[in-house]
Amino acid sequence: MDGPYTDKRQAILDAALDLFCERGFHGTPTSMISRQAGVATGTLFHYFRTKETLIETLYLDIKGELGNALCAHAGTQDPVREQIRCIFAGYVRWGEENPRKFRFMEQFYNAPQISPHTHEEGMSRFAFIRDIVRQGIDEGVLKPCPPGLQFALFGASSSAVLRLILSGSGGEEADALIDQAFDLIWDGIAAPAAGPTPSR
Amino acid sequence: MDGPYTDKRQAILDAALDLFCERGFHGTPTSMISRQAGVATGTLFHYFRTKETLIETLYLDIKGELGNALCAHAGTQDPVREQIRCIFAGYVRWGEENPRKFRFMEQFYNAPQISPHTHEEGMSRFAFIRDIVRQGIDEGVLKPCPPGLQFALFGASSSAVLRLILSGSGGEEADALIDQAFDLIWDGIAAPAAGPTPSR
DNA sequence: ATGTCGATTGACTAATCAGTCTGTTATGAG
DNA sequence: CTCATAACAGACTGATTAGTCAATCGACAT
Repeated sequence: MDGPYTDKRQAILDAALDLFCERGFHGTPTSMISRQAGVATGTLFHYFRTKETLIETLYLDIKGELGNALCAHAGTQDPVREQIRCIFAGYVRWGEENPRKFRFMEQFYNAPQISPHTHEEGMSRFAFIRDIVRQGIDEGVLKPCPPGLQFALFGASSSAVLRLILSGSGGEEADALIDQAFDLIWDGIAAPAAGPTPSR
Repeated sequence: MDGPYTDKRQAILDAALDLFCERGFHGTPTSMISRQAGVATGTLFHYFRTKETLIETLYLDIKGELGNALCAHAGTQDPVREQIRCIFAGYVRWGEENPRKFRFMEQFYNAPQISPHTHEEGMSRFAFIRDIVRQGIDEGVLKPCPPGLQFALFGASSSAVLRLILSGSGGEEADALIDQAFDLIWDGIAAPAAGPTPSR
């Protein structure tokens, strides 16, 4: 009974994700999306009132999925360092498994097609990270800086590492890179005062 | 003899920068660009063979301008820490003075409209930063990690701070934030083992 | 059978856009 | 002044696009 897709709505979202990544929002006609999804033009507009609604839905879906993935891994009772490490590793792993979704997010993070309201709603899925940062500051394991600053730096650094892994070295060295990167994020790029690290 | 613009080419680039920031590449018709620039459609295509040429030129112009601004401030004989601090501060200052150019760069950094070749050419303006990182690793003041990783984290963190400053607090606290942020980038987000930093 | 109602279709349209074309003006050399 | 060349203008066009709409399908109830 099941065709390749019971759910045409999902087929449309999948096709849109692919095409938006490769061609951008305005570079992808709705006709192309519906053709790749294997449905008629009308069906697309049956599920999404406008093209903008489609992109907005896709954006929030993906942010939500990522938010859930990160939430799941952050054990609430672990020490802060371990929680943050889990979130970082979870983010990188999610990106490796969903490179298209990551590229979509990167591409539309700063795009004018995403309204500020949608943007804010997408960001709310990561509010729990801010709480962990706050907790870390209270406990004295994180520097007493504005949590927004720590959050922004942590997020940007994580994305940068993921971008690096996805673009470049596709080998087993990725795991080593993740460890190195987390140490950089956690300890900072300055070597310990004792001189060049003798470890390893 | 001089009109408001002796150079219509520059007027077109300025208008395109404005409009692309607010509406995106495909959301901005060439007719709109030429109208805002105060020239005719034909004039736009006289200076830029295609719309893509226009955006590519704009992208490389801006990256070049930023590259020069950063190069100028990095005294070649200062210690590495001071050089990196200058580059960071210079980047933030440039972004505060050219918010539209910064938003344009952010928006098109991950856009499929920028060909990989153009992207690479734009990035070449920042190769000198990689060299400084390498020097720092050799001297033992930076952790012995792949320079590409350090460079990526430094760049992403700097952009994140700039984004934070441009979006939010528009007061005098920006200077304090820059200092805090540089310490975070340099030292890392972990507090020193001796407990919460007592400095300041 | 009959009726209902959402899902689905794809031809169609009004609007828009990148780029062209033809001509006009400005500049400047000889 | 004359001629050549480049800058500039803006109406025009062929192609494309978002979104519509009237018709059909299929499942399920009465």
